[in-house]
Amino acid sequence: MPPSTGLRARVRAELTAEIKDEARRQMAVEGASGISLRAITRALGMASSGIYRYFPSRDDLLTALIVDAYDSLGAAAEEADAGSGQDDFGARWSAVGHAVRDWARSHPHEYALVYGSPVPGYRAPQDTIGPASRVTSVLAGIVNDASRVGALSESPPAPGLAPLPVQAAVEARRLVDAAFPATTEEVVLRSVAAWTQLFGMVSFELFGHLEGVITDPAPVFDRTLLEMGAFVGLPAPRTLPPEMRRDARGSGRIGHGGN
Amino acid sequence: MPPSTGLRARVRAELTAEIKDEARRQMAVEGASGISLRAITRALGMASSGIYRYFPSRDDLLTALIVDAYDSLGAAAEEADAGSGQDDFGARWSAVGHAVRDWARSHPHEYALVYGSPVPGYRAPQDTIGPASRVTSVLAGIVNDASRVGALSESPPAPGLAPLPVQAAVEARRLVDAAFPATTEEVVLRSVAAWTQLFGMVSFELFGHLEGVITDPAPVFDRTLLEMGAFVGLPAPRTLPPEMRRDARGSGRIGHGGN
DNA sequence: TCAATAGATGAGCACCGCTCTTGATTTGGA
DNA sequence: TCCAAATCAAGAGCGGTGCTCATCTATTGA
Repeated sequence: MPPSTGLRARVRAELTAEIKDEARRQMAVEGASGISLRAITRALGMASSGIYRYFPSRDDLLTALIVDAYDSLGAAAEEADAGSGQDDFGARWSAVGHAVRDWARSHPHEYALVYGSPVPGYRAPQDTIGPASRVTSVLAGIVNDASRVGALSESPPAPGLAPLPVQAAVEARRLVDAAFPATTEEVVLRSVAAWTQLFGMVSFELFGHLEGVITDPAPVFDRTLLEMGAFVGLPAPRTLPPEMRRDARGSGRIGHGGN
Repeated sequence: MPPSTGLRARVRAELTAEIKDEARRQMAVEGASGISLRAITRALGMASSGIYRYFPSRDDLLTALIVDAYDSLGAAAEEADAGSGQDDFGARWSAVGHAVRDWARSHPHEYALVYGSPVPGYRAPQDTIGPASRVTSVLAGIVNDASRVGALSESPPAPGLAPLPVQAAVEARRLVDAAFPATTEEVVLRSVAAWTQLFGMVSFELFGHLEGVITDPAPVFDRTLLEMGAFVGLPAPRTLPPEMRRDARGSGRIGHGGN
């Protein structure tokens, strides 16, 4: 006497997982557009029509993969954040930024699935917005925590810029209320800038737009993370990441380096 | 006696253009993945196999559309830049940024085709790198021009950050030599940050990642453009754009605005 | 004028997502 | 324990796709 939905439900969950795994395997080979339901059923030794009992359409499969990808990235970000000193806000920012980039580089097609162009006609089902917000929440949490304990350098007013115009202030206010209760409108707008910068740079790297522009994105990414953290008002990490520390004194400086 | 390649070449060029136009029409309806070679031939009243005499494969058609899109965006950026006061560098930066966003919003699928995930298996043919660099060159030109005439505020060293580590300096040096002869490594790295921020924010807006976060992206985008311009060291535009000017005195300020 | 070339055509191949019907299996309540 | 209801597997089939190929026609340039 198995539980109300017993053996059958379990094998169903297993097959569902196997289908997604096989889909991910295909995606790793030739991208999301290369996922073929028939090929999946072939690989799993089932009839081609059988898969529709688990995913009503190709788009539903993709949506499931998107949710999983968001969750995977969100988990990576949360882990990186938790692995840094709770009150070393610069380190937390850098760690999460690197976690995003690392995850993207090790799951390029899943990153593209989520942060690339919306694949089929249009996709943004309700199921995706929850998991999608995990990374964002981590990032926002860092800034908000820093602000709460007064570690956020009161953002130097942008030189020569007028105070916030109304519309921008309204938007910023909404965000302050929603996720940054301890901060100001100016800070929240800069956080949005840093957020979009982070993903913009990762996307450019993965999608090939840095080709011919930046040969080795790693050090540039690292430095930019720190600069954007400072831009938001976060303190520099207490112990700078290895690359920044070891070479800071310039033992191996090249060419007309430092002017 | 038509020129060595006469009438035949002309009608060929016309048909090629018609094919691309029809493809763009289909793309406008349901995205790049909705482009069907057979549907194109149907719309043009030709045999389905005929199209392969003009584009050897679907990917080649897409590549042609990518090149056109890059050119279209590049032209828009150049025009916006030329339409601003040659020596009002803040205004030029803002104008080009807005041109990029406006172009993206009025050509969403073409933007996705170019800045979204590489569509088929992988794409980055040689033909695309030339046109792709037009926007980038415009942006780089503004910063470099400003620096050349001394209008670039010597970038305040990021608070608490060590000097540039070697690897980053090497990358930056390459860029200085290639496109920013009048600037420093620090400036060039910040320019890369601003560049990726610009496209990151546009992509987030178009791809739906601002949904539920920012209701009206326009004022946020506008403000962020100015802040990122300042981040690079560009002066504020001499005459701020209308939204920033009219409300600058805060007649309609909301909530506990200005900390 | 005429061979070479380029273009247009339609049949056909292998694949796709998806639907429907049919038959077997499992389930949970009477 | 039995049995109706629900679930699942399987196969045939529909209309669509990108692409190839042999065939025929029109244009080209010497």
